[in-house]
Amino acid sequence: MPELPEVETIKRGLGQVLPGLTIVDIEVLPDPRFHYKYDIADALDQSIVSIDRMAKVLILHLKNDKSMLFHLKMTGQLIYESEEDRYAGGHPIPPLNSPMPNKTTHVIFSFDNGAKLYFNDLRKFGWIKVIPTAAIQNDNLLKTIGPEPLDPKFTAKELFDRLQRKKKTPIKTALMDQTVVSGIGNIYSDEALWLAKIHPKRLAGALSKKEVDEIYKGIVKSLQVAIEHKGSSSKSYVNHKGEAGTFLEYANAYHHTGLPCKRCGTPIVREKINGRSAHYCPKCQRL
DNA sequence: CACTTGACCTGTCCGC
DNA sequence: TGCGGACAGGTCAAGT
Repeated sequence: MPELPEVETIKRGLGQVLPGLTIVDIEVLPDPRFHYKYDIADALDQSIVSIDRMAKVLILHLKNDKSMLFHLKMTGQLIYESEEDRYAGGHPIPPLNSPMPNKTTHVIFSFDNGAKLYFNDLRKFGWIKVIPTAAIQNDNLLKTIGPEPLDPKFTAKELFDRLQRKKKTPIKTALMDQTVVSGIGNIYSDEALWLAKIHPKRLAGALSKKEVDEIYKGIVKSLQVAIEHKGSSSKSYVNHKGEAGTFLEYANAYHHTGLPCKRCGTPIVREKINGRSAHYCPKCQRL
């Protein structure tokens, strides 16, 4: 599910409510086949110090110098419900439109203020784990990630240099490669390339500095606008209150198959590239 | 080594 | 209305 803007939206939302709370109960709902994905007993009785995000991973720093890492993959949700909300019956959460807990709920955290945090995941690709905070940089995914695209220190030149080693990879695939730059997935790679007027199949290592400069600007712009609109809700993504994000109303390419390009009117096409759907304008984004 | 493909899951949607 | 197939925000291991 979520890419950088969606995880960032959840991080900001939970940052308003979780720090200072103590986890007084952790309930892992029975699903023996996937129980191993939730190695989280060390979080019990711990208070939450602060919240971070690295790439698409959400991180809760705990009082005991450990951290709880969440990866939501395609359909993960993290929903905070105050005691009052629960007393009022909770709010229906897509995709099942039923209150928490529902059949996609795998873990329920209870806090000392009576609130609960539900981890839902329809497709069960997501994971949660508690590891020493000092070991975060050894995590298999996080140890290899590229720079944060919205970090002021990240530049078009660095993106160009990093793309040079991707000689035979389509630029769309390279942008989604977390070791090149972190946090970009299928939606925002399409959006960035539409803004940059670059065909998704152009080879990453063969792009000019000028073209990469446009892609850099497209990445920053699309991610910033997406965060302003609280992310993209295609199917199951919701924020920590169970609310959808509205960025897709402002998208130019993703999920726009057959609709006129907002620049030239040519219908947007969809094409599989390395197993993922790419959406682009065949006229503005020439091969 | 660089690169691509399928696997992991469940639900929804579309065409016949 | 039912049925089969394609498709869905992401990583991984295994293959070429």
